[in-house]
Amino acid sequence: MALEHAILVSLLERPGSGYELARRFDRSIGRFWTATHQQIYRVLRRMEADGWIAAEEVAQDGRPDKKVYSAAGDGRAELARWLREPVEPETVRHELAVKIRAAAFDDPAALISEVERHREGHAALLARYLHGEQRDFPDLDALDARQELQHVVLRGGIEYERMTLDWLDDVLATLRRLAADRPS
Amino acid sequence: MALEHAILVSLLERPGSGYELARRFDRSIGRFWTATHQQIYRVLRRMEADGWIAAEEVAQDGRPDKKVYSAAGDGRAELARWLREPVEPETVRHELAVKIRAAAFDDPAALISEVERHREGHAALLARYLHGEQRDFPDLDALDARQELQHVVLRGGIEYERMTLDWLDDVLATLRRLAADRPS
DNA sequence: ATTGCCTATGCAACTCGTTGCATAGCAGGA
DNA sequence: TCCTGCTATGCAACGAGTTGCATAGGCAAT
Repeated sequence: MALEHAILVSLLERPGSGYELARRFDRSIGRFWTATHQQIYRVLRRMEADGWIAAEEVAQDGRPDKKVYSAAGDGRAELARWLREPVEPETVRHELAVKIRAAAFDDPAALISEVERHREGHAALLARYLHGEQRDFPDLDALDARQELQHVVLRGGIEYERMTLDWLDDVLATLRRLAADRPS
Repeated sequence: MALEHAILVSLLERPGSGYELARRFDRSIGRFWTATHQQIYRVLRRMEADGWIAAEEVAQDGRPDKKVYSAAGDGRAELARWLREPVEPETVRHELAVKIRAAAFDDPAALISEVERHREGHAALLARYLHGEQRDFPDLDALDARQELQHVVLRGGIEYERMTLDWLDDVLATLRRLAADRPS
């Protein structure tokens, strides 16, 4: 389980409340780890009880109080321990691949518009990555260690999206060819 | 939830028992959908109760009886309905990416050997894909619709592994550079 | 005025998914 | 002979993850 560790990394990069974390998981961190606010609040309470993180109540005017968490010594130690554990292979859940094979038992043409929509989502994500790269890493020759590591992860995301777009074009060409060969 | 649908596709491609399905999920289907035998047995019972699949008891000598399942009419109808639903964006759980960002708060060099091991796993998987492609699709100009669709999914797997290998080389180069810059 | 959205946290109930264990006969190697 | 491993299914318990709802004040637009 790495949700704890993803939260630890995020809090080390910058302390924040559960709500703020949930938004980070919707945005940047969500690229490689997803979580809902429910999961995050539950795990934060457990981590605080275990002494991995420390909480500070912060009053705000015009909005509810919030609890700002930051990583504690035990959290850092746990992160170092976890880093040295074997890396689990990625768990894959690729719904579209299942649907493509399912299309053999139905009408392949029925998938085309959904694949097109899916492709648009990936194209938009790639554009966001490239824009974020320009904004957050304007000078690639002057990065500190933390930025270097953030950037190599971002490069992975960019290459993943490029590969996916190429593959989706391949999928669309295949579906269109099959739809032309034997029209329903 | 697509486990039901992944099972339906697999049973349409070829009927089989729960045990056989579990092995398929360890091998080919596991490329884009994972499941343990426990999940599979539970879902099979539910699907049979819902009339999506039909079971036939088969006695075997020298080994326990098995229940061979095959997709029923309701299952086919459900699959067609599901095919027309919107495709969910892939859920990403990329532990290695979390660890790479975590390395900024510990020793980047500590990750190198694990990334190397991870890279070997991906290289082996790519080799298996390429070998399977040779075996199952010897003549790429003579594929029927089902094989065309299976092959386009396999092409996606191959491209994913190639991209991942390139990225892991990039990660290793970055980690080694950081380790050389500030030795622990 | 009312509607809807944002910040901020949380409970309750549920489904999904994993882990450990059990059964039970057969095959193959040390 | 004992140990390991394969086929084949399943129970029980737990942890992970989702969904729906609740609270509660403030802000902005209609």
